[in-house]
Amino acid sequence: MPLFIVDRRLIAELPSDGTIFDFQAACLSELADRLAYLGAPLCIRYGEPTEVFRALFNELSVAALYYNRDYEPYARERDRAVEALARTYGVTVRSFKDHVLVEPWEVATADGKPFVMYTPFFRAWSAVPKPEPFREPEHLCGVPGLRSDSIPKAVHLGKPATIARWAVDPGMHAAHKRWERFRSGGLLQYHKSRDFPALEEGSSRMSSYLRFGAISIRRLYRDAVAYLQDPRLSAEERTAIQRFIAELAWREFFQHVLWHFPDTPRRSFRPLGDAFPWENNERLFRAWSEGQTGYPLVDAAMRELNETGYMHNRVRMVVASFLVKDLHIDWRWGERYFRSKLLDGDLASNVGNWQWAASVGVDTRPLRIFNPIRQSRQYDPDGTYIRRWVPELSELPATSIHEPWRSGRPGTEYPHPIVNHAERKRLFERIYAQLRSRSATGGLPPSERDL
DNA sequence: CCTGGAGTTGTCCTA
DNA sequence: TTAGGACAACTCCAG
Repeated sequence: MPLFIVDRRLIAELPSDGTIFDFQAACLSELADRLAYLGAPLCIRYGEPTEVFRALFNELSVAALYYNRDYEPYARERDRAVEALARTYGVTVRSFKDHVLVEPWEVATADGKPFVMYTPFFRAWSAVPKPEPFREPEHLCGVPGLRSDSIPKAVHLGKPATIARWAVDPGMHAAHKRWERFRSGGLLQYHKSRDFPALEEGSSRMSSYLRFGAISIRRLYRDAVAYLQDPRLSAEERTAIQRFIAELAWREFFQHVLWHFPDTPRRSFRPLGDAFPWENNERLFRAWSEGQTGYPLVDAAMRELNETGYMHNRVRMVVASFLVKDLHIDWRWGERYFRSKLLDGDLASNVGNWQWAASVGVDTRPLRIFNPIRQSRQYDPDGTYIRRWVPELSELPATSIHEPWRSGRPGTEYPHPIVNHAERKRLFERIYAQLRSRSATGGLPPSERDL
């Protein structure tokens, strides 16, 4: 009996509009059709998970409960509670690896500690044997006549549906179709094209499907590795595929970090990060979230997010750096906003990448501050991406679209830059340097430390 | 325990 | 315009 629980606590926790829920509902609807066809109709129940299970254990004669492991803090607590309840009913519980290729406890440093650097993690991860994809079962024996609630669309959950188009079509069929197109196309140029947000086939766009389980990580990994064996590939094409696999490993790395450091959604991995005097200016935050900062690449990216539930990886880094290092707003504000909008808003990847962008996470390189104009020239040289999402600037030539205020002829509706990048960068560096010298003396200035 | 090589994604200046 | 080098600068982690 396949069961989907609509967990009201999870829904309440995410300050999201209806976009994510309607995307999920569309995926569920396809899954329900498929399961019904195979002989085991999907059962949907609304409620608190342990209460739903208590009702089912009372209602049915349950022998065993099977589920796939989830590494997020809330999920771990929830699943432990459900397992405990199952035991009191004498129900056998079996859990499985599904969300990742390598689980957080399958790799460790020589000292048995969790990795907090990507490259050593990647070396260890690469050496672990990976599971193969499963085939769809030919037939299932379901439970007849079971009551099921309706598929949770946004309107049923009291969430307004918003955007007109999703960045990708929902469901398993669409996922596999898109994957097949990427695998036989863009994958071989991935290392070169992945950084250009204007290219829709430059990256796989599998992230939303992975998040909702519409395609498995085993499938992506197996197909990529199998392709690597093809003797006709050039050295460059092999590099492209290896780069793609390395990105799958990044996803697993952040699952690893979240599992070992479950506090990171709330607290910076480096204590320095939580000592920074964030300005948290609500007006600036609103300008950022609405794509009205006056920096064309930042605004194009935020509007892509707001209108499609997706944002290209390169510009995620640009807007994150801008929020933290130009606007001096706490990375958690940005993390939460992203998760409320992104169809692929996986907690582990989102928190991991936001902490990286804010220089408070597991990457120990020196402070990096992205220059939004330089990034714009480099990764959207002809302005295609900007014109697609910022129609006010669509008439500007490539020479002036990256800095419209300098041409003296910005779009009539387009705002002037809300902050001066050079100034804000200098200020951020100064505060950061002060914090560092203070933490080197034990968190207090010398005179107070002596007390 | 100590040592030393190394670390996703940059920026800015100069030639 | 572009390539190269200086600067960033602290912790991780394998040997």
